[in-house]
Amino acid sequence: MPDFADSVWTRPPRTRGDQPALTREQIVRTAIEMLDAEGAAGLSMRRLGTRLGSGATSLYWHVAHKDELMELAVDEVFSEIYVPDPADTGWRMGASVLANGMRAALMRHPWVIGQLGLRPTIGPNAMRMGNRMVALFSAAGFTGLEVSHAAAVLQAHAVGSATTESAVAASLQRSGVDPRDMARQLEPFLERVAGEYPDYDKWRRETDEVNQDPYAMFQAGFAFGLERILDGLELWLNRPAAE
Amino acid sequence: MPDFADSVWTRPPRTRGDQPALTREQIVRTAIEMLDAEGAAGLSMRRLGTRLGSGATSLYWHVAHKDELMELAVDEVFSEIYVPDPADTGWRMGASVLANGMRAALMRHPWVIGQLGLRPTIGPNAMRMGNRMVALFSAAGFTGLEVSHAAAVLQAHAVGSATTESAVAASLQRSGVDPRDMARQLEPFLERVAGEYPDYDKWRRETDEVNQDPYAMFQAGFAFGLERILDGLELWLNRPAAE
DNA sequence: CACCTAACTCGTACAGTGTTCGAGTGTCGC
DNA sequence: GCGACACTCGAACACTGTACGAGTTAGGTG
Repeated sequence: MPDFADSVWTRPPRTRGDQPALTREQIVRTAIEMLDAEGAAGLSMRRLGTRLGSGATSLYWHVAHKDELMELAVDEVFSEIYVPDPADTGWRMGASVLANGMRAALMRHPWVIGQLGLRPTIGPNAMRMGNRMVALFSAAGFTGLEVSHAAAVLQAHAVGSATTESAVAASLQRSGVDPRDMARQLEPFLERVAGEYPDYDKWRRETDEVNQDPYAMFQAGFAFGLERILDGLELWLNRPAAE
Repeated sequence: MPDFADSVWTRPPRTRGDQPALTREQIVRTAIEMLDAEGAAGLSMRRLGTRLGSGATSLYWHVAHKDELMELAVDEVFSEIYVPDPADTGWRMGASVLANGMRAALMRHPWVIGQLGLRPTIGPNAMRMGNRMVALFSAAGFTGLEVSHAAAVLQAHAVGSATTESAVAASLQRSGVDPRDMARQLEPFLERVAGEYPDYDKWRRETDEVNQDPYAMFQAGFAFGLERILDGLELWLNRPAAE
């Protein structure tokens, strides 16, 4: 029996008729709060329990394991991502809004990134998003598997970009360095190893001045890549029929 | 002091003149073997120690914490990624080889994906790769920040695609389902929720027959996206000077 | 030769983790 | 009143990363 069919999403949450003190929604909600505040390493069932004013093991009535709780939390984050209706904006604008929204959600909840590679995301909110993505890219003119390929390339851009950016963000936050000082702090290290990476060093010296705010740079890089991807998709849609 | 400057990469490995039983290289190598075989959750310092025929705490002489060991392991994987010389192949082919190689390395060592969001990868092999990427995209005609933006969009495509694919691969492996049976196993679940995701369901029925082998589908999706991205980058390089 | 110092190894211990189990409590329908 | 169900939770188990300090070796110096 594959874990697709027998997962959180099939089993209905156990609840009583009245309102019990602990609900699955409340557990997931506060878990997300803790994850946002302290990262994946900061969430333990015991700490979550005490924060909810209950014993740690009480949570296991509402959730099978911690993994399942993480799965629920990830899907909850997916509900924050808005996929425009193609009739409203046209596909290109819609895809752009989707990609930007996905990146923003991942940066608000960076712990999600580490979860994405562990299991497929087939929760209701992820499915809802998939459904709307199909509508968006079908309306754009993609057919068959190209629909999912087009959706996948945008999703990959958002996830991949957020991965790199959140790595830097986490490091900056841990070290308490002001982002605008990062380049300065990094300089001695780069200076020391410059000889071994000549092409990189040359490029670094040329772009040094404009390269000060890392977050602005990531934002610009994401936008640049997104436009190139959308250009490439558009080119494909308008390709000569001969092919 | 940011953790950029004071990290594994600055501190030289402590060794004696002769060949001690335990070396940093050996530790990292067997750690990677265990990670490949059992995933990130399967590696513990104690198990790694016994596998090396030594006490668990002996490892802490060669490595500061487990986090540092993971950092070393990730950088070791980066050494497997080949970045072509632009003089050999031209930039488009070079970029394609790079992206495919990166995806392949991540799929060989899926545990790396979960590490990428935690800290920036500034190990020697990652730096070496960055250096060669700068050379590649500079030769292509990109200038200034566009060099890193172009490199970033390809890296994001590889990382993002590998994330989705490794999620499915992990789930398949855990459940022991034959990949070619996945669609069949998933069917009842999708059938049940079909009503809630009409666009998705319609698309699924239309593409059903061709959609059998998930790995082939991911490969095709990756290749499709990569070509669109390269098209988009090429379009940008050839843009009219007016802009 | 003795002796010292540095390079390592490792057993013990501590605080914390996810999770199981079984005993408890309350509330609802009959 | 009573049985069944819906929950809560304390104790316990096996496991984790890692600090500490004592132990072992080997090389160099007197």
